[in-house]
Amino acid sequence: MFPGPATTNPPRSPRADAVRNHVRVLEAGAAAFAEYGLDAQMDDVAGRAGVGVGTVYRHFPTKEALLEALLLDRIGEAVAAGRKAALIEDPWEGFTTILRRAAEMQAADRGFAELLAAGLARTDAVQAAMAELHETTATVMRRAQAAGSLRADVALEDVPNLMCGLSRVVGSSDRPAWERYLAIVLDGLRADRATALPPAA
Amino acid sequence: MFPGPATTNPPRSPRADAVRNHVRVLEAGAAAFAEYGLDAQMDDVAGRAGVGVGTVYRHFPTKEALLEALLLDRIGEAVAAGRKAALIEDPWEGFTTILRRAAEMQAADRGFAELLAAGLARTDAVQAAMAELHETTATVMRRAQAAGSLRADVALEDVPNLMCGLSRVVGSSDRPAWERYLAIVLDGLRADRATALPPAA
DNA sequence: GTACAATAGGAGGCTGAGTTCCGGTTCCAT
DNA sequence: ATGGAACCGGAACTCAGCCTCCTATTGTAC
Repeated sequence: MFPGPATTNPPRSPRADAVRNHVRVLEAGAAAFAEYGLDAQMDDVAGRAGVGVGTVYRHFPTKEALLEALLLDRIGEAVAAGRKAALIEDPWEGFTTILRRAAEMQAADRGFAELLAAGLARTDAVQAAMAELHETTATVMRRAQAAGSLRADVALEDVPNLMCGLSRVVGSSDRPAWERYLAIVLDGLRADRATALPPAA
Repeated sequence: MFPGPATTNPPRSPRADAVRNHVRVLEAGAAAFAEYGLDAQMDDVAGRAGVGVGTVYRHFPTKEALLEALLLDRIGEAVAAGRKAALIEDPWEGFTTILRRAAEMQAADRGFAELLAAGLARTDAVQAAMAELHETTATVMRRAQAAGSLRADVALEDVPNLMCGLSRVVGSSDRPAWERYLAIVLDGLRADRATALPPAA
């Protein structure tokens, strides 16, 4: 994302303070958006970074651009977590691990939760990242369904949506609370004793 | 809320056009907030009512006041629905009816869903109304738990929260979608075959 | 029919948040 | 050490949305 020293072609490598500030802005943005959600203010980001607003805007031309950079980061984390969960032997446990991890991430980052809930994947880059995330989730789901532990009548796109809904609660409550909600939903998702669902959309 | 003709004391009854516009503003507000959520604009409300902004502000001194009036209405509806559900013979069916109705209301009114999700009961009046709603819900829940159909380890406050989470999905998707989510959650709430929940907060 | 007071309407003020701009400063190449 | 390009900072600008104010209008009592 930021060319290191001795990189390509004509432009020389960026100055040391620029690199330092880029990182600081990124960190400050993460903190601000995690705390206040999408309503976090650019002035606040600048303040946390110990930098003027002008500097923030030099590194990210727009609030949305900063948001995108942070979001891509988070989605990457989620994909990594998903891949790791796919390696867990027990299919059901792999599946629940993904859900729990997703809930944790949303609980820890209000901005992330709001972005997922709003379903706004404006940029192509975000859209691509989200597609990858869905792919990963789908793999784990199919495995759990094949093993007979996840009910077969849940559609692939149901789970991300369900998680998204949960995130609301997750954001506004303490951890023990959403642990319970997650448990309820998981019980609803188990294959045994499930009642018939209405047909997929 | 609006004194009819021949009401109390010194002030004479309001003019006919004032009454007419009051209703129009209320209806326009309901429509606007239902469509755009809390971000609906006062100018839009005025436009829909076929009235100037000034008129809107004469009837409701503030955006929040208009919101409150509408919200109280909706909560009243919800309470009525809850009382009706309490009369259904089968306890479990009564419980599911409440949840379904709540989901329907939120799907139909984005502003209502956002208010519930945000959990902002700023005014005393709203707070009181919400308390009444919770009371009603609690009654139906206790009955379903006593009958052994609703799992006993769900706390009273869990259900409103869970609904709130669902509403997110409800708003952004079509009806068949959230019907399925609701079914999943309900399966998770059934007493039979439930796994142990973490302790209440 | 007339007077009066309440009501309607919408241009403009006010505020807050995102963004721009430019003088001063700092780092890097020579 | 020094020239100059890149970078920094934050005051000022822009724009959108809530709200106010003042004039014209309209309903109601006598």
